[in-house]
Amino acid sequence: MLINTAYKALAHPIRRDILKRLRAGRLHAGAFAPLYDISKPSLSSHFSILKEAGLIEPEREGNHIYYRLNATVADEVLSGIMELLGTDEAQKPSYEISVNVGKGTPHV
Amino acid sequence: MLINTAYKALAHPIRRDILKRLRAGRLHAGAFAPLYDISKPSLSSHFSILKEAGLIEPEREGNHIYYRLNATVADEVLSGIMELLGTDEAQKPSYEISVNVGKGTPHV
DNA sequence: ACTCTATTTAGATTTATATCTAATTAGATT
DNA sequence: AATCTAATTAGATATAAATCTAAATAGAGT
Repeated sequence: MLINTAYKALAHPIRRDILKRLRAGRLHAGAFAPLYDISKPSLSSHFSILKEAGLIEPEREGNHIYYRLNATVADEVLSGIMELLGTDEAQKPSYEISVNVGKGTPHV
Repeated sequence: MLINTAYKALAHPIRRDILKRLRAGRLHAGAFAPLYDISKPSLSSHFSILKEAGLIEPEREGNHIYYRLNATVADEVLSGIMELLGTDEAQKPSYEISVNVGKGTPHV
């Protein structure tokens, strides 16, 4: 039931925000504390849920614990969701107008 | 907070299965009943949650209620998730090969 | 070894989800 | 208009999720 765990992990706005921020690079747990209006144990619980889903991974360094996004798992989940929701439209690039060509994080 | 509603709607395996089946075309509510081991009111509640998220829409016909996938909303949710989880890899559909030109819901 | 900081774990509580049975609504059929 | 079928709404209950404060762990610095 790992896949279900991942979907459930996405069901909370704080956890989604954490993932979003981690896309830019790893951050230590404490760095998130000032961002949300919840206690540290609650935040820790969110990390734990994301960890369990395999979406993030901890790296201890001194007495900080850094979290990084697990891109492999993130991609797997994304693929699953595309399979779920993707219409044919969405699966292929649109062709109308024509901007936004190119690589590199086109639209964050 | 509609977007959060959509994520929460995806957090249950039965609701994901419903969406998946509706991708192939509309189905009436009763058609789902034999598929899952829950009561009809429970199933109805799942429809209701998907409806509230805007992911499906009912169409009454006789005394059947057909549900169809709302492709527009599904695409929006999908885009949001791509923004959230997509690595650069996953996010652009191969600029090498072709394009991804286009406007159309660039990425909410 | 003591202490400080960062983070998690324990345990309790509140709030939200999922589920059920029973009752209701809406339309179709007789 | 009585009744049948399809689906929902009401109301109750069980399970799970989110949150808090307090206590514990892990490593660093003194």
